[in-house]
Amino acid sequence: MSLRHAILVLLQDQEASGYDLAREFANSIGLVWNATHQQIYLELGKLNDQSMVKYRHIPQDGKPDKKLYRITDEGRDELIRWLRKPAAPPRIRDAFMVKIAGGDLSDSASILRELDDQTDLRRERLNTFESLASKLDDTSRDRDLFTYLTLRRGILDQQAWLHWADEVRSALKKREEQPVSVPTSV
Amino acid sequence: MSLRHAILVLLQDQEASGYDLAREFANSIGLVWNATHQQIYLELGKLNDQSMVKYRHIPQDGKPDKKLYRITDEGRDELIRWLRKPAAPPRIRDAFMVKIAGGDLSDSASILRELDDQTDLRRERLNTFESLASKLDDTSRDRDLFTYLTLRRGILDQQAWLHWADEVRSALKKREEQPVSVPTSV
DNA sequence: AGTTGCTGCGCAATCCGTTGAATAAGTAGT
DNA sequence: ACTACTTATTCAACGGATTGCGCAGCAACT
Repeated sequence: MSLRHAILVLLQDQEASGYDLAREFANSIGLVWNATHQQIYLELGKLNDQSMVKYRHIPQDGKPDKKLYRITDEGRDELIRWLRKPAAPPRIRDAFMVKIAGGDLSDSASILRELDDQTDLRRERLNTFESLASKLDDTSRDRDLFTYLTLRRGILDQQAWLHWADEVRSALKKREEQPVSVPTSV
Repeated sequence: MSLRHAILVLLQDQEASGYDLAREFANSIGLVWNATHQQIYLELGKLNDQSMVKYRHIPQDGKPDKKLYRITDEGRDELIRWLRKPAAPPRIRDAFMVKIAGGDLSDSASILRELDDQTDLRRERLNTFESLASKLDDTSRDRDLFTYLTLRRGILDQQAWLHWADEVRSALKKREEQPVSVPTSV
């Protein structure tokens, strides 16, 4: 139950609309916590009911109106309270890894195909994170230390994944070179 | 929706009770997909209704009776069908990382405390995975290739995390040595 | 004698999250 | 002209997941 807290963290820096937040969840924070726009709007509604955030209505022409949310003192208190409690263990839901674990039932070709797709995605992400991190020069790296550390986490994560993918590729290649009769299930 | 498939993957190798599966979810597969016993029992019930699995009732004395589940042909078909479809992108729910991202509101001491706790956990996991992986010698590494690759994923993941944790520690240390006045929120 | 912990299963309430859709107006491309 | 995309919010339905509880007996520790 800490989508709310992720939102509060984002609102700490700047006033934002649900739409803005959704975009940030798709990028930066998405590395750490992901959410769809429906979820975000719902949660913003609840946070508003509990006066953790408040908004001002911005009429726009050409574009639809929007609500700019900002965090309240109650919101900041709640966030600080939450930060003090030990974090809940991460829930892991990696369907691709389940497929790897059940790899005996697949053929190498389809595994490799999906591995390559994932590799492209990860490589792209790595580039994004690296260019964001390099934009934080040494001076701003002090101010935005935690942004930097979050990015570092993402970078190391992608690198580890890509390294693993190489291992998978060479293992599958080796297996095909010496095709020892593989039992259906072991 | 692939708790069911994770269960089917596990049942592919051996007959197991809900309790057995829960233990495996707490360890090996837990690295990749986690679930509580309630969820598992519920899903086993559904899988049974759809005749993806069947069970035999084992009366025991001293211990409670149990149900030993095994996968059916329908279950294996369903699993193979699922393996062919592209996997859903992993959902990430890492509360600890949200706390890091909001680190400006915490004090270094409490961050370090939690970082150390997590480090212990990760190190322990790394040891477990490494000893499991080394048990798979070269011959069985061919048979259990996908078990091995899953373990490698876990190992690389823990290593990357531990490396990141070191970066965090030295960054926080450096910050305290030169305590530039840190604004309340940036 | 009492507590804790392990084996083993299950239900109910509630909450979290996803899927799918609707509305509405502008802009950019084919 | 038509299609597709972007900005911006919201609702409804369903299914997945968590929390809390309950039963039951044995083993082991204090």
